[in-house]
Amino acid sequence: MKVRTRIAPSPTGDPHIGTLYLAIFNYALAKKNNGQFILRIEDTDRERLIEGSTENILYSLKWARIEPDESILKKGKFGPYIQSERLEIYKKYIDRLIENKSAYYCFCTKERLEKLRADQTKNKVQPKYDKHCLLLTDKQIKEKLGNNTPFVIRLNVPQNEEIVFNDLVRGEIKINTNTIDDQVLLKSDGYPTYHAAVVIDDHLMKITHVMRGEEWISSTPKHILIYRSFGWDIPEFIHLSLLRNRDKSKISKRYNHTSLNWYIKEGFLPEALVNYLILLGWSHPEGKEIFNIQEFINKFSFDRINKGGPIFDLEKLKWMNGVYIRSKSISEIKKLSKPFIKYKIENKKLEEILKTIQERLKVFSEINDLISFFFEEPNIEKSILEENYSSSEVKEILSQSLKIIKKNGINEETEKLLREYAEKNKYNIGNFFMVIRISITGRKISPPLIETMKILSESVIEKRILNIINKI
RNA sequence: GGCCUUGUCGUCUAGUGGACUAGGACACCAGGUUUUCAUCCUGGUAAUCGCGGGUUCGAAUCCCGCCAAGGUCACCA
Repeated sequence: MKVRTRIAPSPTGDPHIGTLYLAIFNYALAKKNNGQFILRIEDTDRERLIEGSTENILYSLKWARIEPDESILKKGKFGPYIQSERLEIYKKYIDRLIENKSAYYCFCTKERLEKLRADQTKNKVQPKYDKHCLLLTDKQIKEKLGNNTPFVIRLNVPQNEEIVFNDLVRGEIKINTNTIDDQVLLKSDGYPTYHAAVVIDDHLMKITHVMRGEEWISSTPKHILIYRSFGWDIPEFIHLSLLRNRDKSKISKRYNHTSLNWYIKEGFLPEALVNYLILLGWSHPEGKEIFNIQEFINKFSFDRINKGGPIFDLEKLKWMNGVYIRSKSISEIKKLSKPFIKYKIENKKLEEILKTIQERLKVFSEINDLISFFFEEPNIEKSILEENYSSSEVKEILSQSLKIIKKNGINEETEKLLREYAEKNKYNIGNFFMVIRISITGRKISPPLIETMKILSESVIEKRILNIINKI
């Protein structure tokens, strides 16, 4: 049997980092087995729907190069790939459940349900539907249906039965049906709930491995019950641990950037984000940390999936992004950085500049800050210029240096001459060059001086140095 | 609270009964290279393996109990 996996995100907002995390693992499992990875949009919650989020999900998966084999864009044999277009299908199948008595109509009002819940909570018993409508006769049901009384359809969960399933990473999990509510399968608006839709779709789309977040463990028995009621084969289940905030709660906006848009805008490389996410959920058999998706696919196995919920560490991601940036060629860096650079720069010069900052760059959004002094006159604080020398000394250093530069141009020989001048006059080398650095770049931290000066050109340097001399 | 899952340095983890005085990575600290920063190299701090029992000649690894954290208990997914 061909392995088929899927992710099933809801279009309820920005594309979520957890969606990518799950996508990567599902993708790898499918690819490992020459199977297919499917993207299904679960838009059955009409109230939380947010316009444009489906497109966003599609885009961010494309950005990350985790592309589905079947989706609303790339139609396969098992469409439609969006649940709102499958309503007829759900209705047909849920009716079957009514026929074989695995499910039943429920006409209870919101008020009754609320009261029931309140009483149960007060008596410290688990809030659960009391199967009130299960007692309705066929005649009563027909009558209410005829009156257009709003209804839902509920799963008739058997009492006191152990549901056992084997999670491929966690092993055997056993849950008693007494802890499970008679789940609504079809809502009064005619849309199925997640629980009904997921089972019907996964079956119809021939999903063999359901790999999803840990939060679904406790509802897995419901799903198994539904599979059973239909007489369908039950897929394999794998529950991945949830990404966490630093307080160990489920990852959220409060502590972390959860929107993939942010990572894209911030200038993270998709391969770095993907690599990092893999590392949070899995460990490489040889202990490697830097590797690509293909290597993950090759080495993937369930027994190396981590069971604990990892805290998302932006610092380590940034480090990893830096590693990836450093590993790229200048022409790649040029292509990648262009969308982030606000200055207009000719190609050749851009390459020169990038060479000086590549190993200093962690995320592309920092790039303007790193290169601004190449294009803008630096604003110089007199105090940092005079940290080690008096203004007359600074003046002397600058005018002498300018002389040397003008006489020799900017090259390695000039560097040697400047150094010799400093030594002769008993200046500390570091402090001496710092005066020049600040005058030219406006900051104490910069790329190597001579490289920087070469790019800036002699005339600009002269102008900046003279400016300082006249100012102090 | 019930049920379920998980529990090794601050963080991510390796570890599947003896090679563990517990290894690696990020972060942090120190030193080296360097005119600054960064990179790179070397070294260091940091986990009595959640706690308590047991099994065993021997346990991070097996068993039992406890504790803690997280998830879940919707006409949300």
